[in-house]
Amino acid sequence: MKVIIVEDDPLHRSYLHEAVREALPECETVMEAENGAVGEKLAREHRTAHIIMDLQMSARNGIEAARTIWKERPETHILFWSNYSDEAYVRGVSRIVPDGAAYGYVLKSASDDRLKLALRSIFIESQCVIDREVRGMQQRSLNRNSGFTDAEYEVLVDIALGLTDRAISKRRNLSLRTVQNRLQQLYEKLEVHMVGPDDKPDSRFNLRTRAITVALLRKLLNHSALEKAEEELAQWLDSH
Amino acid sequence: MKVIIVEDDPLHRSYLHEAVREALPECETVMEAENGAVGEKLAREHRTAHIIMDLQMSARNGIEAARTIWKERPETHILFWSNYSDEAYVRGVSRIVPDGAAYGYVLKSASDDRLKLALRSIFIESQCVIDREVRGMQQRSLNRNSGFTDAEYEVLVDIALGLTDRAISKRRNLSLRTVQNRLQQLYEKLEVHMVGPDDKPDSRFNLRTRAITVALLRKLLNHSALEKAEEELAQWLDSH
DNA sequence: GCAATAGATGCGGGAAGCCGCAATTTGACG
DNA sequence: CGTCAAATTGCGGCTTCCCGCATCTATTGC
Repeated sequence: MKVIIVEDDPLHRSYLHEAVREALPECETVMEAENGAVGEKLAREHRTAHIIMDLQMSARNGIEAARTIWKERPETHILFWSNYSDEAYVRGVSRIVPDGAAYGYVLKSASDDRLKLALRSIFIESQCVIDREVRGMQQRSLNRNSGFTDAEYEVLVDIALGLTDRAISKRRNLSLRTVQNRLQQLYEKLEVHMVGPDDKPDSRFNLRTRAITVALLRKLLNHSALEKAEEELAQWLDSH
Repeated sequence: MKVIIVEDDPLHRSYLHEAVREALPECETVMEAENGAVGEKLAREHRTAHIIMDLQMSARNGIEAARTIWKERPETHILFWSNYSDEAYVRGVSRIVPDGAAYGYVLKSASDDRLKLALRSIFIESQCVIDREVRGMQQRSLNRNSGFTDAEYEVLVDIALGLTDRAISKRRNLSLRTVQNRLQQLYEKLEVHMVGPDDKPDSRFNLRTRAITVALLRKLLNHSALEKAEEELAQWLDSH
């Protein structure tokens, strides 16, 4: 068995290396990559089916890398190992995992044992192992009350990119009013209204920007999600 | 000499511990704290003048902790040790460092030697050691062209919190028009105009939200800066 | 003291956002 | 096929935002 570790922090990298050695004695080769781009390359060259992947790396982030790796070989086992359980990450990961793939999401704050157990479960038993905390959020975000439709999430990203209603309607092929409807739903779910007992809207907040603020604070959006969206936007702007 | 390490990642904590042991043999006690709150408490109890501080911790972030520590004992030597050189962090740190204090800002990506050298320079020689990369940004942000006035930064934070122009004018005791003037300057510096050769404004972007987007992408703002600002805002809203 | 420059304020108008109301389309289910 | 709910669209209004233009104030330098 060969394992690839994709992680930019050298300290964490060597810690993972050690953990793999101990948890998987049957593993004869461990390779390391310090960013997503190198990780992809290694995976392609060595046809490795076992990868540990950090999210949030400088050159190319983990979600991007995992997506292209899974596109080429959907049966690859990937363990995501991250500091954060931001909804933006969790949503990003669930969006790209192929049907039936064995994968995992473990937080860096987890114990040694938990990590090793996850390694064996995913790589040997082909199980899925999702950290309790992460799982909790997944559930919440599927729940219709507090969770967001794809449509709502999409429009959230679009306003977070700074697009006007009109631009969004062009981009998504919707009427202006529909975009605004979705925005209203979004505002409702994010509770950006803060009306008092009287029913007049709170004039202190600009709904559009306030929605972005609370999305960021609640980690529905984060820096790498924005970066990715910005890139896609730039592409769309080019092709007009 | 006593040294306190404030860092939430156990791996990094023990790495720092080792580095201190090697670089500062004259140090008889090394204490560890996993967040800013505990760090403050330790510093107060032990009257320690030598602290290594991570920014971005969950319970209480490094900038907050450093501020209260320096408020109590301005002669404390603090080495900030961070993954990022976000302008938001750099600006936050420079805002709180007392006159003449010995401090440092070293990135986690720096080499072993660089870290140890910094430790000796700051703790023994009372020098300031700022990472090259961080220093570069400091310069840029002082430069009048691309840099931001405090006034501009303030209004940036305010719109990023989702406030309306009117609310900002109330909060900062300015006329509505003045707030809008500052916004215009901000938009100019962030280059959110993107007018073509013709002079008509780009109708694809909502300037206000676009400004937030590029500020986030350029790391003028980040999550912890937002959190702090949000807290201050809540306080102000209470006191009306 | 005076000119010069930057910053603050007021006014007004065009554009964009927010949203209630109502009509239409779509899709799922029996 | 009929029905019902959800999503989409259009219209009209009111508010907020964006900004040019003009005035006023404050600080700096000579």
